Amino acid sequence: MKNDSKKKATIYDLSVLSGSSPSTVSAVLNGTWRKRRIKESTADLIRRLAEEHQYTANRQAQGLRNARSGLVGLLLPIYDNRYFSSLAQTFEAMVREKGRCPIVASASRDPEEEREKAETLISYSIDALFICGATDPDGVHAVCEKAGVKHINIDLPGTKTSSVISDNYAGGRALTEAIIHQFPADKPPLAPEEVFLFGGRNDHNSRERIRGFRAVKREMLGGDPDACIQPTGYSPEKTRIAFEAFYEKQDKLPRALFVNSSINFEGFLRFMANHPHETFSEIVVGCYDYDPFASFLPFPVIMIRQDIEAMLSEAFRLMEEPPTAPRIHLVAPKLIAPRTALTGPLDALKDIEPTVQPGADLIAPRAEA
Amino acid sequence: MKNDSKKKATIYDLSVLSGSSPSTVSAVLNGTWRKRRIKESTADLIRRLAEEHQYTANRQAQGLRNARSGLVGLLLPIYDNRYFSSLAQTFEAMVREKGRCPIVASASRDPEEEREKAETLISYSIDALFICGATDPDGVHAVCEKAGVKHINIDLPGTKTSSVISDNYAGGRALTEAIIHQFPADKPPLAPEEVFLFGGRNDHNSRERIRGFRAVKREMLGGDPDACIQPTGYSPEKTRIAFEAFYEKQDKLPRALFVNSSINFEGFLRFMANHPHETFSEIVVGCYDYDPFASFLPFPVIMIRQDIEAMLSEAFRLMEEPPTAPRIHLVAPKLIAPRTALTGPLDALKDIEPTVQPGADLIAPRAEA
DNA sequence: CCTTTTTGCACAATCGATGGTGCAATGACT
DNA sequence: AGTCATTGCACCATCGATTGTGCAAAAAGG
Repeated sequence: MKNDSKKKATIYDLSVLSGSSPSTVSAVLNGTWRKRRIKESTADLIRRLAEEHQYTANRQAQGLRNARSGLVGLLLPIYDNRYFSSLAQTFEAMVREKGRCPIVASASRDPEEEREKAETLISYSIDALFICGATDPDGVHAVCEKAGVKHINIDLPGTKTSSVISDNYAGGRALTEAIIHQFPADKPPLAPEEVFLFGGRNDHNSRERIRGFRAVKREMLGGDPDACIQPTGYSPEKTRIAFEAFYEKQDKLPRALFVNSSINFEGFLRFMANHPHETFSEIVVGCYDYDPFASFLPFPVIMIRQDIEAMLSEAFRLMEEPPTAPRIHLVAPKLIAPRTALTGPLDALKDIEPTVQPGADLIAPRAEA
Repeated sequence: MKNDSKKKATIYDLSVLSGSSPSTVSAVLNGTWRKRRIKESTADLIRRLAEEHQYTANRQAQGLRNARSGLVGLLLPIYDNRYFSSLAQTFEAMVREKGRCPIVASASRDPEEEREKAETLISYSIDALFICGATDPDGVHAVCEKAGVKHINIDLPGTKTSSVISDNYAGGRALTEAIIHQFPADKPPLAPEEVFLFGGRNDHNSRERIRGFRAVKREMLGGDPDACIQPTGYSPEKTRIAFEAFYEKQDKLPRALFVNSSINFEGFLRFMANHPHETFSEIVVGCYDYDPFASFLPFPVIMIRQDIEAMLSEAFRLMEEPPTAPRIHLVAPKLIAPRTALTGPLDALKDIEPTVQPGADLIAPRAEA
C-alpha cells in the first residue's frame, strides 16, 4: 500500500500530481483520450499515477453525469430456494461479463413491494431491470416506463413488455407423463383419482402447468377430476396443511403427486416430518423445480429444471435489441430423472487453497451469547 | 399515471412548479426543513407536488454530495446453496429494515476476485461491507481500509477486523457426537476407522470442525486415524471423486460420514447417482450445513444449521458500535435431527393472489428455439 | 517570414442534491 | 419612529466525472 491517505484519489488529485487538467485525466482514464488528442507520454504519466494511487472512478459521479450507472437490476420474489439462487448466480455472472454490476432485490411476491423495490433500484439509476417471477409485472413495468428504464420479464409474463418464460404447458405435460410412466403397467393400474396436483395459484405459470397436467391425465388415464387440483399458493405451510387435510380424510396419500414448486415441496417435507412412521414407499412425486437433494429422496422424484442459462441469455439478447411489441418467448424446460445430481455454476469455480494465515487462530476467541 | 414526461422529476422541476428555490425543495423533501425555518404551507405545497409527480431523489446525486450512498454491501462466495442464499435473504431483510439498500456480489472464493468485487462495490460508495466466507478476508480488509469503508467478517474470520463466525469447534463436536449416537450400542460397535470426514480445506472453519471431529472420536471411540480425514476442498466434483476412490478400494462406504458442507454433500449425491444399486441403508451422514431436502434422504442425515439471524444481528450491532480491536465473536450453531423441515424466512411472506390479468394469456405465445 | 493547419490541452458547464451564508420582510419593543 | 430580533427563503459552492468549446503553441506550407 503505497498511499494510504485514508480517502480515495480523484481525478483532481491526479490532475495536481500530473500537472494536467482534470479533464485530461478523465479522458485518459476513461479511454476517450485519443479522440481528444492527448499525447501518448501524458497519458502514460497519468496512467502510472493512477496505478500508483490505486485510482478507481467514483461511479456515483460518473453515473450522475452520464445518467447511467453501470448497475443492472434483478428483481426476485425470494432468494432462498435453488431456482432463484441459481438464477441470481447466473445473472451475476452474465452481468459481470458485460462489465457491469448486478444489483439484486427481492420483493416477496408482493405487488406493492415489487413496485417499491423497483423504485429503489431506479433511484440508483440502474441501466436495466430484469423482472423475475413478479406477481404484478405490469405494475413494475409502469414504474420502469416512467423512468425510462429498459426492462424485461422473466419467469412470469406481463402484457406490457416482452417476457422470457419456461414453456410451462409443455413442462407440465412432460412431468405428468413421466409421473404416470413411473407406474408399471402390470401393477394395479393408476386411476385418475390417484394423481394429484398440489401448489401454485392463479398465475400464468400455474395455470399453464395445470392445463398440461389435466390434458395428459385425460389422454393417458381417461379422466381428470377437479378434486385432484389443490392450488395451495406458494406457501410451504399452506401446502403442508393441504396434505394433512388429505391424509386426515383418506388415511393415505395419493399414489402420484405433481408438486408445483420446490417451495410447495418443502410443505410436503413438513408433512413427512409429522408422519415419521409412514414409509412413503409407494408414492411417486413430480416437482416443477429442480433441487439436487430432493432428487434423492426415498421415493422416485422426477423434477423439471427450467433452463436458466437459456432464459437469461435470451433476455439479455432482447435487451440489447431495439424494442419490439411485447412478446412471450418460450424456453423449453428439461425433465430430470430421479436420482440425478446435475452439475451447475459451482463447477465452474476454481477451488483455491487459501494462503494460510498463521495469525488467524491466535486471536483468543471469546464466545458471546 | 398523471405525469408521464418520460424523465424523472428533480428538485429543479419541483422548484419551478412550486415557485421556491431548489434548496427549499430539497430541505422539505429530506426532512431538514424545520431547521431551515420553511413555512408549513410551503412544505405542504412542495410535498403535494412531489407526490403528484412521483418524485424520488436521485440517489447518485445524493450519494455524491454526502459521500454515502445508502448502499450496504455483502460479499459472498456463491449464491447457489441454501446457506448462502438464506444468508442473502436475511441480510436483505435486515438492511431494508434500516432503510438502506443491499447490494450483493459473489466472488467465487477467489482472493483476487474478492478484492476486485470489493473495489467495485466501494466505487459505488457503499457505506459498509459485510465480508462473508471470504478466502482472504485480510486482503479485502486492506481494500476497505484504504477507502475508509466500515467492514466486518462473517463466517470466516480475519485478523484485521472483527469477525462473527459459527462456533465451528463446538459444532464439529456436536455433529460428531450425534453421528456416533445414531448407532445403537447393541449392534456391532462403531470402530474409529469407520467414521470419516469428507470435504473442507485448510481454512479456519474446516480446521476447527476437524479438530472437534477428531477430539470426539478419540473420546468416544478411542481412536482417530489420520486416514479418516479427506479434505476435498469446496468442490462437489472433487468430493465425488474422493468417494469413488474410497469405494473402489473398500468396496463399500464408511458407516459414518461427516460431510463438511452442503456443497460437499452434493458431491456425495453424484456418487449416489453413479451407484444406483447401492442401498445406502446402513450409513449415517452428518452434514455441516442445513438443507431441508437433504434432511429427508433415505438414510439418517443429521445437520448443523448455522444461526444466520444471530450472526447477522451481531454483525450489525458491531457495525454500529465504535470500532474495537479485532475480535472473534462466536455464535452457537444448532444441531438438526434427521427428517426436520425448518420454517424459514419464507414463512414470513404473505401469500398474495395476483390480480388476474385477463390479457396476459391472450398474447399469442410464439416459441423460439 | 508570414499564414494556415494541426496538435495538445485547459476551461467551464453540467448532472441532482445538500447545506452554509446572507439578506429582505415582518413583527416586537423601547 | 428607530432599533433589534425573528422569520422565511434564495444564492452559491460543492461532491467527482464528463464533454463541448476555445485557444495557445508547434508544425507545415507558401
